[in-house]
Amino acid sequence: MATGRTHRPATRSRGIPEATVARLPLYLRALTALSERSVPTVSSEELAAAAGVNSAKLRKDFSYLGSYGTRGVGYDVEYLVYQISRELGLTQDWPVVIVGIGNLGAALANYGGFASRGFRVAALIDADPAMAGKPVAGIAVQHTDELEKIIKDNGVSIGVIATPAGAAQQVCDRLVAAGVTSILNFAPTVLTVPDGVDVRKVDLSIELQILAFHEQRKAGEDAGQDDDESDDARAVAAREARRAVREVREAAGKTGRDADASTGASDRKGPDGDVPAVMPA
Amino acid sequence: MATGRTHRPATRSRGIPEATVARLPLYLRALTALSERSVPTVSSEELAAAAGVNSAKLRKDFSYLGSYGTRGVGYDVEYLVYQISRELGLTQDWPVVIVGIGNLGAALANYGGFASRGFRVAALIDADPAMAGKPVAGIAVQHTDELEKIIKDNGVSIGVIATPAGAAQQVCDRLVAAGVTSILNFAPTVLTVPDGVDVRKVDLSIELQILAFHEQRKAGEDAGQDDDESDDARAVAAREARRAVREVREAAGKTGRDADASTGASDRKGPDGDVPAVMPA
DNA sequence: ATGTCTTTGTGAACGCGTGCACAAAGATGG
DNA sequence: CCATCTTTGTGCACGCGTTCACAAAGACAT
Ligand SMILES: NC(=O)c1ccc[n+]([C@@H]2O[C@H](COP(=O)([O-])OP(=O)(O)OC[C@H]3O[C@@H](n4cnc5c(N)ncnc54)[C@H](O)[C@@H]3O)[C@@H](O)[C@H]2O)c1
Ligand SMILES: NC(=O)c1ccc[n+]([C@@H]2O[C@H](COP(=O)([O-])OP(=O)(O)OC[C@H]3O[C@@H](n4cnc5c(N)ncnc54)[C@H](O)[C@@H]3O)[C@@H](O)[C@H]2O)c1
Repeated sequence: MATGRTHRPATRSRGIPEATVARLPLYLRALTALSERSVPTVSSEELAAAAGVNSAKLRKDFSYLGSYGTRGVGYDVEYLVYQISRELGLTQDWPVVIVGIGNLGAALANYGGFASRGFRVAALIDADPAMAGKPVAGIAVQHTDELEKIIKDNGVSIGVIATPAGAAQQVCDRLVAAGVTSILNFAPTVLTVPDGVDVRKVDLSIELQILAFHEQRKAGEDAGQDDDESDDARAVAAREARRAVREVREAAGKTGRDADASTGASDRKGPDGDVPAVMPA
Repeated sequence: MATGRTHRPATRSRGIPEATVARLPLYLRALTALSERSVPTVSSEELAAAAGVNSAKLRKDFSYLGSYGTRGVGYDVEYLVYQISRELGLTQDWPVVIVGIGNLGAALANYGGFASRGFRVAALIDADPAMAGKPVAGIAVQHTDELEKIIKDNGVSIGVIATPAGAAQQVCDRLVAAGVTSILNFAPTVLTVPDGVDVRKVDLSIELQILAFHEQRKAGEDAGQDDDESDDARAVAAREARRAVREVREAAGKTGRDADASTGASDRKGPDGDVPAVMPA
């Protein structure tokens, strides 16, 4: 559907930039806290501080929603809470299914932050027959066989995938085929979906690796790097090493490339997509 | 420390753009899968497809690391795995502590994806005395009192926060004071940290809200919006409504603003930072 | 009513990230 | 040794996002 040319324009919704949309929940959270304290109005400066962003950015973000502030005073907290909720679609209830009720899936099911924002856990689904019927967070787990029926009966449009990586694409395909158009993926795999379906991923492992990168950088600055050769010579040495590797391989008989590697995120099963990082001499 | 002027320049590491760093783990995952299948080389096109990115982007990303490819052939898988691992700092072991062993914390502790990438769970920490000593994922939970000692004894520089939102800032402060310089935060709060400390957050609720926004937009396109006034008139009506709200408040006696709202992410406790979205008529 | 003071809303400049398109590098075959 | 063909590495242009800075809006006091 849709004539989507490139990968996805994504941003051209109806004015509101994607970056702004991503911050609205942040503002909403801060505003909700103020609302609880019965604070009637906030300035962009105060709210920006509470949300951890720049005040000019916040004002510009709000300007996309309309003119909801009063110069010299600030923003009306209650009213802004309503407007943002409305813009995000939180004034309606979103039934959500969680697929894969293991460690993570169970934790998600037990998470209170779901319901409090207009998201309702409509069903918990798992492939393990032993899980079927078992209550998790007060809801009986249902078997994968019923996935399509559950989606349709409840009008579910948002699905959460918490299965092992090997099953994720397959689960995703079924969810989409059954009518789900938004997916939150916790499995460490790239999901392929048709146009019109949104996927967001949460990958703990990636976050940690990014932290590790910066951590290493910090450590490397304090002490001079005690690692390898220095900056520029490294590339040269690297190229040399690479050539050596190839020569060894050729000598071993494997001429040229062979395997095709297709496009695949692959459908190998295995427990997870995870393997220790290999490091040749 | 450091003369950090503005909030955080963040990006100016040593050439490698932040956006590239964020993708390296993605490439690494795809490469690891290829490595398992003993695929010797990949073209940028193939690898990009597997990682779900544009091939030009991938090539540019790799160009920041040096010239590791061979024209006409592609990239040596094993060698690239090593180089990326090295750049990300995964060739060394990173001891990690998880603070807050509840639903989520326990799931994280049980997650295999940690160890497989050079991250080692050094300790599990919880404030609940009843948890102390209990084994989770084969590791005995330790009490918060020992936090500082644990950090120092194990040389921990990365901490994961999975406590309720109300405790997060406090836990964060203790971690930082004890020497932690990278934090992965799962609690729905904005953490304030001194310069030189990196914070990354994972917020499930925010992800869902972003999905809901797009979901609503999709629904709104199919059917003409059956919601309120149309696009431009809305801002006007909004302003009107806002004024009405203020007049009511004034009539009620609360002249002008009162509460200060400080800068605070607040230190109220409460079970979570979560509250149902309020919506005035 | 008028002036002052606060705070919004936004024009404009800038920097980062993305993707196109192509020249150069190098492998492969004759 | 030369020609051809594949694929990298990157210059360049463009668009998005961020931030500054300020005029206008409006509250509040007198
Ligand atoms: N546990 C974590 O903290 C964590 C963190 C980040 C990412 N992840 C990822 O989340 C996913 C789940 O992690 P986990 O620790 O809960 O694993 P788990 O093994 O505890 O749970 C997986 C569950 O999925 C079910 N399942 C398997 N195939 C299925 C299918 N085709 N359809 C429906 N259900 C199926 C299994 O029966 C099991 O109950 C994994 O991909 C993991 O890499 C987990
Ligand atoms: N469960 C989820 O799927 C999920 C998803 C997204 C975000 N979160 C967030 O993650 C956090 C944890 O969620 P949860 O469901 O595991 O909650 P939980 O209540 O099950 O667990 C919280 C744990 O933290 C411990 N704790 C409380 N104060 C502490 C302190 N000062 N020091 C150390 N430990 C302390 C408690 O004893 C408890 O064991 C919350 O902030 C929640 O909003 C959870």
